[in-house]
Amino acid sequence: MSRDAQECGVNVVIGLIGSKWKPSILWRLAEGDHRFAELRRGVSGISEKVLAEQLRELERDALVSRTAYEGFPLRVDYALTPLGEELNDLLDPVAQWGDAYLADKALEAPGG
Amino acid sequence: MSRDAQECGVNVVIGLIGSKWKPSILWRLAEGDHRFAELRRGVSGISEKVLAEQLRELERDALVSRTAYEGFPLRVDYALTPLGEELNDLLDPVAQWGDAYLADKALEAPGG
DNA sequence: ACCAGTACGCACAATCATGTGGGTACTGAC
DNA sequence: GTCAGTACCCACATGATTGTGCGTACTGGT
Repeated sequence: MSRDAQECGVNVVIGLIGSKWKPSILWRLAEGDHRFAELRRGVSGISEKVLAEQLRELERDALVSRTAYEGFPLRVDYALTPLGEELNDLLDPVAQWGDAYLADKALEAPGG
Repeated sequence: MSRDAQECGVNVVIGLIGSKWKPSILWRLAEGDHRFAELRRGVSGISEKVLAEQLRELERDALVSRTAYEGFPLRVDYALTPLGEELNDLLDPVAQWGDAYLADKALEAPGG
């Protein structure tokens, strides 16, 4: 069981962010959107239910932190934790590779 | 549509390897297992159907190459393409981070 | 009172990913 | 002929992930 492929860290990271919306949410957070509604608008066609769920999972996984202000019109701030920032940082080259991969594919299959 | 979070490369990569078995298959391939049966034994409790499917998807995505030998007892070789090697390489630090993350969690929740 | 906005939750449905249990075509050992 | 092994595919079932629609508690504007 020592270092079976199943145990490789990539699986861990995929378990953390390998969902349809999490990478997007993480990027948004990194770019400055912090309120629930901002995220909702920024991310896409994500529904409130799913956004709330993903946020909660991210929180449980210590990738983002939630701060609720007792203030007036309900206000909650989400932010990347140091861990989340680390991961986001780490994923940067991966994102670039993915981008390049896509560009490469576009050349091969110019069906548009 | 320019650089929406949805378009970020991480999503591309997750689309490529964000499944239960692909990271493991990729690792196996990188470590020297190349035959179908080797992969089957090396990866885990993966079923032949799923392994064949994943391999086919990996092939379609140009991450692995398939070579069938007309020879005797059916023989097929799978190998990482340069693209696949690149990705594998790129994922190495991610795997390390995932590993560290896991270790960290183990400290926080010593429930075993 | 009524409309709008914020940050969610809950029930239910559809979709996608995986798993199970078969089967195929071929060859070698016994 | 029968068992074993290689490299798969197919039909079906389950389970996890996502989506849809509706509801809540609270406040501001008119």
